[in-house]
Amino acid sequence: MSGAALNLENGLGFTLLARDGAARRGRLVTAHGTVETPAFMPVGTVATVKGMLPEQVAATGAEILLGNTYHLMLRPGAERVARQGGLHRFMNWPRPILTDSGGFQVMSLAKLRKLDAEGVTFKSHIDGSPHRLNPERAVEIQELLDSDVAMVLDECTPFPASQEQAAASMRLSMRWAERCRAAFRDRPGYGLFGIVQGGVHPSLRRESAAALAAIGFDGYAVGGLAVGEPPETMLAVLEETVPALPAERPRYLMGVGRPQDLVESVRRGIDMFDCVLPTRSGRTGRAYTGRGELNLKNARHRDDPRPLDAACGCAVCSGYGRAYLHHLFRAGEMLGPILLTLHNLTFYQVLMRDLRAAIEAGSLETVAAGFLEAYGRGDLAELAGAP
RNA sequence: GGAGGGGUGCCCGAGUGGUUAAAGGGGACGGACUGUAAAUCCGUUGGCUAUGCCUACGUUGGUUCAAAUCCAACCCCCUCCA
Repeated sequence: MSGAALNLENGLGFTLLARDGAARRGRLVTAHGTVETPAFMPVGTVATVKGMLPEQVAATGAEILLGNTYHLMLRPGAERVARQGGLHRFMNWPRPILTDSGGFQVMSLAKLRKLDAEGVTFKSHIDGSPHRLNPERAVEIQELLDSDVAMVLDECTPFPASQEQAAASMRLSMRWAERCRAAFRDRPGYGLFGIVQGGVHPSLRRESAAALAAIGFDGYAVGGLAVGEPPETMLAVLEETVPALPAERPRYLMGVGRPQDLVESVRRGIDMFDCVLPTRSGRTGRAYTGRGELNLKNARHRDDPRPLDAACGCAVCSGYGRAYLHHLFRAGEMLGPILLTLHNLTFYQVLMRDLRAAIEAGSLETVAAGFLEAYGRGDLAELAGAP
């Protein structure tokens, strides 16, 4: 699985294989393997995709996972993971891993941290102990984890934020990005991504993109979106931001999203995604299907023998009916979350596979429109339908 | 047969004169979830011709301006003693 031999240059390999409108079909080469893009990365924050064996995650088609600097720094600790041979060996996932820097926790754990120009001090959500994260330490931790794709430490700007707040926040992130780039050790198959911030303000987004491009990264992420702004706003910001990113490098939209968000963002030139939705929603009873979403906790499923999605070939859809899944959730059995997570992750990967194929075939607009139509229609009569 | 304890909304259970359509759980029903403090969190949960009225705390009757709360009788349930 060592891809280093394939990739003697420092950094990450990225090849554009096809284009369809603004959308791109690409291939990312890392020290631990290759990722076909556009790609969806399941989230494995604390060195596990909750409820899944790594083999199961791989079987869904996932080629790369996301881990988290802040969470792994607290527990079990980056040095401890390093002593175990790195995150891949530690969690038995021999394929590529991207690690978030803790920038999202700067926002999500705002009440538990203090921000200054130099870095951020977290008060552990586990035991209250203080933990310092700055650009250099964030990079060091990600290297200890042996992350294939490290992310710069940033401040995920919350929504809403005034133009002044968003500007100050973005410029702080840009200074940190420069320090991360300086601290990062170039190695074959390993790379560092910058993160564009700037809230919902196009001029700030463009300023941020230009600042990052001037520094030079292995890939460029769009952060600070899907944090509460309306979906149309997110897409509008994407349309302003993506064209400002270097075309020859991968583009990663962080934390997104729902199936329809993935389709719309691929249309606008995004190559990589991560999101907790397929796993978290799976744990809380929501299933994604080609004809919309199902809440398996709803009583309407209790006598319905049909699979979640007749068109889905996953192990869940081929062996289990909605009535049984409903029962598992009703009874609080752990198999319910496990099965729905497996289905949802499969659904996401199949969607990405279909989008990749559509780009290659030059039919993305047709495929996207068809998906969005069927998904948005929700077709509840068909989906509900207990006889 | 005797002595204690108890019967509250779908269930468990608090409440011992008024601010009680009745705490809190559970269950049920629904919702939220987008770089995971999430197998979490949030609503609703007697009826109606609804800023008010009706029905309701085992049953019936009584005391009182006012009763789930006090009194009497009765009906059930539990424990102990014969």
